[in-house]
Amino acid sequence: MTNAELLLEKGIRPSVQRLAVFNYLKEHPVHPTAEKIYSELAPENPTLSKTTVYNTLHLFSQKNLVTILRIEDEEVRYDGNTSPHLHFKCRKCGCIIDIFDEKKLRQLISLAEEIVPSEMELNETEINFQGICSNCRN
Amino acid sequence: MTNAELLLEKGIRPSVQRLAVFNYLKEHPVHPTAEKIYSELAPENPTLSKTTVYNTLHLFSQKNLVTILRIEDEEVRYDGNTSPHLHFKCRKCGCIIDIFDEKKLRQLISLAEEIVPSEMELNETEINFQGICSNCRN
DNA sequence: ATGGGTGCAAAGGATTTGCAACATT
DNA sequence: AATGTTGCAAATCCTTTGCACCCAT
Repeated sequence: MTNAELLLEKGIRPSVQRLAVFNYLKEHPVHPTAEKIYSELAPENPTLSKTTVYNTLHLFSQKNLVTILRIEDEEVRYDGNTSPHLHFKCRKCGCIIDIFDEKKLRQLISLAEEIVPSEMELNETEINFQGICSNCRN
Repeated sequence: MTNAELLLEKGIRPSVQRLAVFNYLKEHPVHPTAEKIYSELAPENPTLSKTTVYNTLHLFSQKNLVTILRIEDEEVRYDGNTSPHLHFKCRKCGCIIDIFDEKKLRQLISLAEEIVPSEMELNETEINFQGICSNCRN
């Protein structure tokens, strides 16, 4: 399935701008900021504005095509990978690393859910790590 | 130990303004925003500025007297309770509820630590929940 | 022609900064 | 006196808004 078809399936008209943002997110799974997405795409897409980047990211986030990451102090980041995974932020170099480990992830989430009193309705669980990445430890 | 002594112990001079902010955080464990802290304290402390509130919160956060909560989309909140606990945000009323459960929390953290590859140094694990609180479910 | 989509420029809001005055040692 | 602390006002940065134009149906 092409990206355009994917957008259509979610009820989003695949305009040039939206596709550009979507492709960028898929091809650059580094959790970019809105600013980063704009500045990278702008040269090749002179017909792109920052407003549209924001509009598009909001739209994608509503349709669960993008996850909003608030792991940073300063900036909001967008993650185009919506499969379940966790994030580790390096305090030294600032990079954000994805952690995939389905089995443990499931355990972790189910344990997390036990901790929430049953009178509450739990919809979302967010887990973030911080520390020093392997690169920076050397 | 008085709050003033507590600050001194952390190497922070307990000025009137800093004590006011610190007391407020301790007496209002509702994870207020900087704005909230300022507007609540300003009437009684005419000698308090928003700048000082920000300065103070940054200082406290450096000294681990305060935790910064980024569970909200819009605003940053400050938590004066530094004992380990989790946060649950109600999507209806917007309240943020603390969850204390030492035993499960320890399990959760140790599992979380397993999931992070050992090449990385893990310093902090942050877990946030979102859903509907018991009040709002009725 | 109509409704959604876009982009500019301006507005908004939260936080930070520069700097002079003040307090404390 | 020297250093740390404060507060005003201005600056900054990120994001949103208003509105006119454009494109696709």
